[in-house]
Amino acid sequence: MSLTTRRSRIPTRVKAECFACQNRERSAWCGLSTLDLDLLNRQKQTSLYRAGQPVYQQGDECRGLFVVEAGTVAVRKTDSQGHTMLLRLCHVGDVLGYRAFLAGQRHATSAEALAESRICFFEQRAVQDMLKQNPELGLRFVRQLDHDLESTEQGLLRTAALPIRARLAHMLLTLKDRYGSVDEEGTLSLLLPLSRQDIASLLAARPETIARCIHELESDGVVRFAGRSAIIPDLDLLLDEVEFSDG
Amino acid sequence: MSLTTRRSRIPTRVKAECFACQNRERSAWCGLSTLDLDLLNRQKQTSLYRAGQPVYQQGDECRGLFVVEAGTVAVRKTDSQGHTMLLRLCHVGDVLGYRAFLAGQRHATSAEALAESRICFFEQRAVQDMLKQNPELGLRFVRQLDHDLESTEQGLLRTAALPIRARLAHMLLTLKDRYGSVDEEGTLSLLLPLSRQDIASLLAARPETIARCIHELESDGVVRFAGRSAIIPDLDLLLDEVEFSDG
DNA sequence: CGGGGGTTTGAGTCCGTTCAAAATACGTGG
DNA sequence: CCACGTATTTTGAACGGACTCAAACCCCCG
Repeated sequence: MSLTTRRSRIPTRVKAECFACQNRERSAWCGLSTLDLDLLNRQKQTSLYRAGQPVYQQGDECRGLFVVEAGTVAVRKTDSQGHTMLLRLCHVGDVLGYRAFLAGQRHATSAEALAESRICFFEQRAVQDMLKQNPELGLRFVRQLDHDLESTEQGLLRTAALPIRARLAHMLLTLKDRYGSVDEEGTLSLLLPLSRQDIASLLAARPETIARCIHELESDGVVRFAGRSAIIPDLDLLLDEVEFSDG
Repeated sequence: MSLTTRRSRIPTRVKAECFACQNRERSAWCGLSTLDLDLLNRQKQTSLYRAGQPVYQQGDECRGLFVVEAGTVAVRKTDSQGHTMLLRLCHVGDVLGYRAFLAGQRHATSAEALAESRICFFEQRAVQDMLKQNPELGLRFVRQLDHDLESTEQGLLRTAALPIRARLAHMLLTLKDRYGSVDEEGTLSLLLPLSRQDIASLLAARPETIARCIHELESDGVVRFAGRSAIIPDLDLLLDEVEFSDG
């Protein structure tokens, strides 16, 4: 592969207006004055990321904040021996990279677009100015930080307490709100944002084990998989998987 | 056991002066003005906790913040099915319960004194007043929050990537700074703040497995255990355990 | 049509668990 | 301070879930 690769690692810049942003209501930025929003609008950079493209890399200097405007982003962590795992997913409206920003440190994780995504970038300086004028904003970042800690702790407990099959079922349940839809017959179907490898990485398991668990769940009529889509005929069956796994 | 148990669950109140607090320098509160410190001093409550006594309980309303003045506190989490695990330890100088405080929610974990501990309590109201006058203080809480998230993420990755033996070795390494001492002959010895059960819970393993791993490490001459004390003749051997566990 | 990565399936192994019992440490009351 | 009862820790044997290694399959893309 030459230096002029066809599939570039560099996302393409696009034009976008904060005023027109659909996520304004539910994102961390909501509640900003029109003036602040204008300031934000002037210096922000919106880019299009294709599947697999990195947003930031573990160890990178933090240059500012990202907000997911469309798509899905995977947050990964690698240890000193090269083991990598998928820590969590970031969805539309989520703030990305606030950790390093708030702590004033380098990124302790990597972020990578899973599917095609549109992501806004805000310069460190601009966010700091905004924080001074808008202390509420800081509290909102803290809330996100808090939420991430809470869900990471829950993840740790799940990994310790539940077998992989139950963790897989749980993952489907957490994904159903964002990636699920109910068809005319009332059956729930998901379009997973993850490959099998990424599912394995997220659940702290091997891809082979995930394939086997998927097979088991299908045999037991709990979920029907086809590529990245999962069809759930009876939600209660899935809930039982998590509930009655052992103790 | 009657209602008037000898081993009370209620810690005993004691008198203590912030001005005389040895942790003032390194704790989150450092940098406060004498005036603020006086305010803090007037309404804070210092209590003595005996081993096993709860500081706060998962699901409790958050009434304020705790600071560990002496001793060690275990932060535990229980899931809906009753599985419990030890998430982390809090040591001298650490702030406790700031999660629920910052997020304005109920406690998502339980905290319990592991050994006899002296812990200060600060009313919600007082801390809020202090935060208003001292924005720097808030940043310090955020740093602690950030640090906790980072170490929880690392814990998750370790649990996924390393075998129990390596995790046990790693735990000893993390504990050596706070609970270790070097004798006249230069050998490092730790006095662990944890029971075997708690070690197991912290490492997401069974007590039996921990006992076996301890036996193995002793057979291989890496660590020598005696009750809660661990003697490490050669630190490099312990480091190798973490480094060369698999890939 | 021919790679090439991702996924699935199979067989065998191992690590960690479970269950049970013995040994030890510990707190408590005499 | 010792003796007792209880809880914790250790040891043993057997089981099982998840892993490893390997090959086949599939699907996407060139």
